[in-house]
Amino acid sequence: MKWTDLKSDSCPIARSLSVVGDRWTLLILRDCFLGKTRFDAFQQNLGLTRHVLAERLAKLVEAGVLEKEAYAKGRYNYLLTEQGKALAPVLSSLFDWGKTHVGRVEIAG
Amino acid sequence: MKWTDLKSDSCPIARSLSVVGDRWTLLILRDCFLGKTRFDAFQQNLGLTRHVLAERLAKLVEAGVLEKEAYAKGRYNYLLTEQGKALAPVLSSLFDWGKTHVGRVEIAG
DNA sequence: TTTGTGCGTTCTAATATGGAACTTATTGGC
DNA sequence: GCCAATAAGTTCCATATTAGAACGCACAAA
Repeated sequence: MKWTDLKSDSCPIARSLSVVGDRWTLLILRDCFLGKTRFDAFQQNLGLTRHVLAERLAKLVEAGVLEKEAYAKGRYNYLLTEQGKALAPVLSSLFDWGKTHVGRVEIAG
Repeated sequence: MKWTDLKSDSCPIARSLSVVGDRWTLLILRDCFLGKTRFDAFQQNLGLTRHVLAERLAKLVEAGVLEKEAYAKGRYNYLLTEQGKALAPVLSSLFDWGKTHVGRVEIAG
């Protein structure tokens, strides 16, 4: 099976991951829950490449998790839809697990 | 920021994703919760490549999410540790979201 | 001795990501 | 109007990750 075939899987977990299981996607959504809405805000906060960010945002909009709202010509706020807000328990449980079970590894320096 | 630097991030969500945020990892863990324990069982059920499966299992064992139990020489059961079992709410919330919000896309044929 | 199972490793080709520069349009100062 | 800064991408190339298939080794049964 290819990763891209997950969206047709009978398991709801697999289908969820076909939407939010790519690298960076859940961290972008975390930032959305924290109130960030703009392309450059995501890019500066996460440090992922603009190329990947643009691709992820487009995919999330297409999936109905985020919506684009133009605040000026060619400038947008990315906002959580109801479907996006429903992901709160996923991020919450990841937060709890990380806090309890994954210690912070310091980088040398 | 690189993806591999997430493990040193101050955010628990980022640290969780440094362990379970790679492609296939959460699906392997789903299979663990469903009672699968062997290399070939994961490989046949998920259809990911053996190369990637071996790498993911090793990483999960190193992170303390799974443990290897030899049932014969060179043959192992991969079992959830307490830390691994604590991921149940993550999979549960992904299940709920997928069931409610992500319809199954049929592949042509 | 041959066949089959379990658990990987190795190889090559296709995809995805990292890093940086470039594009287009808007905004603000002078 | 002119110049610099900001916002939201796009494009290009080097590196890293995945997909697909074959190969290897140990053991067990026939």
